[in-house]
Amino acid sequence: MIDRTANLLGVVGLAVAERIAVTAREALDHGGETPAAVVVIGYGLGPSNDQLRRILNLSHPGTVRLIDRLVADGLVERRPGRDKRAIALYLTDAGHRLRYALLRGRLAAIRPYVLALSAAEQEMLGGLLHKMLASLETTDSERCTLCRLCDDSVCTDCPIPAGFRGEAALQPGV
Amino acid sequence: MIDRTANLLGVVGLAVAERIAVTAREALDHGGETPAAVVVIGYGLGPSNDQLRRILNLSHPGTVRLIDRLVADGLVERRPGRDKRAIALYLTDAGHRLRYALLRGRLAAIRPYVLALSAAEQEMLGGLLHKMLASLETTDSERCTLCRLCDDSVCTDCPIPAGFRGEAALQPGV
DNA sequence: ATATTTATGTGCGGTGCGCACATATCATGT
DNA sequence: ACATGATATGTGCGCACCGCACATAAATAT
Repeated sequence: MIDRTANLLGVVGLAVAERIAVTAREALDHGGETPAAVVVIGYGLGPSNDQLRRILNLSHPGTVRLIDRLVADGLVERRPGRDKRAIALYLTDAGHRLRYALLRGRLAAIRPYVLALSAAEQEMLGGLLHKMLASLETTDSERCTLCRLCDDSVCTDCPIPAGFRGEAALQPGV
Repeated sequence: MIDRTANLLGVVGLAVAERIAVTAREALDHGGETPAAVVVIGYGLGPSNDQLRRILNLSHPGTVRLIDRLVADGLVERRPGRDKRAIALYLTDAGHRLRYALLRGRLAAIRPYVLALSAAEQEMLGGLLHKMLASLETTDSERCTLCRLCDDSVCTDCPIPAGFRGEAALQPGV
């Protein structure tokens, strides 16, 4: 019986993840972890290549090339970091607009599943999802990775607070 | 409030899909739709390249190369199909063993999330997932795609019966 | 001052996939 | 029967995303 539920969760998980990826492709002509990079950089804290690498769970050369793509598209800027060796990544204005579209598209992709339920059922589902996430033993690094596509403007009472988004992320505009 | 729940569903969906993919990699040294191909072919109905292509949602050359990989690994056999132009795909014994490992690994990857809930909550979650899947307007083809990694030995009362284990899905023109 | 660690960037290759094209077979209309 | 189009598989080619090994620069420790 547990496995019947697990199987259903696998189907929904696969469906949701695919819809998110497909929707992201419509706004940004890159796949893989590229959309997640836009979301994470968009918090405005100027992450370094290495910090971004850990959140996206990529190799560091992979992250360098990913940033190259975003810079070539005029979405991201490499600025001097706190060290002379480190860089600090920031979105351009176009990057911020794209990030907005990505987050909106993601929610729009998921929303139909939630809307299949009544208001009371939605409440139940939210509670169950919250409990599942909160119950998992995760490091802070793993939480950052899980939340790398989250829309923090709708994430109240986050079950897995990761702390990779500071107060600066809450400020509108650039 | 809806979007808070949608956001949480996005996190869990991403996490589940990633865990499934990672676990599949441990059993089969190929990614993408390759594990799904093993599961689908393993139903033993001898799907053609084209039928498999529709279920996996790939281009047909992509499917040809995918099958090439599986044949090279000794997991799949190309046998003559009902036409002289069509082929029929079957798992070898090694393929069936691998398929079993894939399905077991998938459930093991998802189970921790379900086990975070009490028995009553698990029941509720199963009901909600069932309703979400059943409420979606999907074509039979889309159902086949959604269920391409399912373990049908634990899937009772399937919310999106696709019939791709039977002859229905193998009819052309679906 | 030298060695080690940290951080970024490059050369190179591999995997998974799609597009355009080629080939073989079946189905159909005249 | 025969030309035409549809169906089904396979090939040549290239691209996107990524990892490994290596190179370089800067901060830190000994």
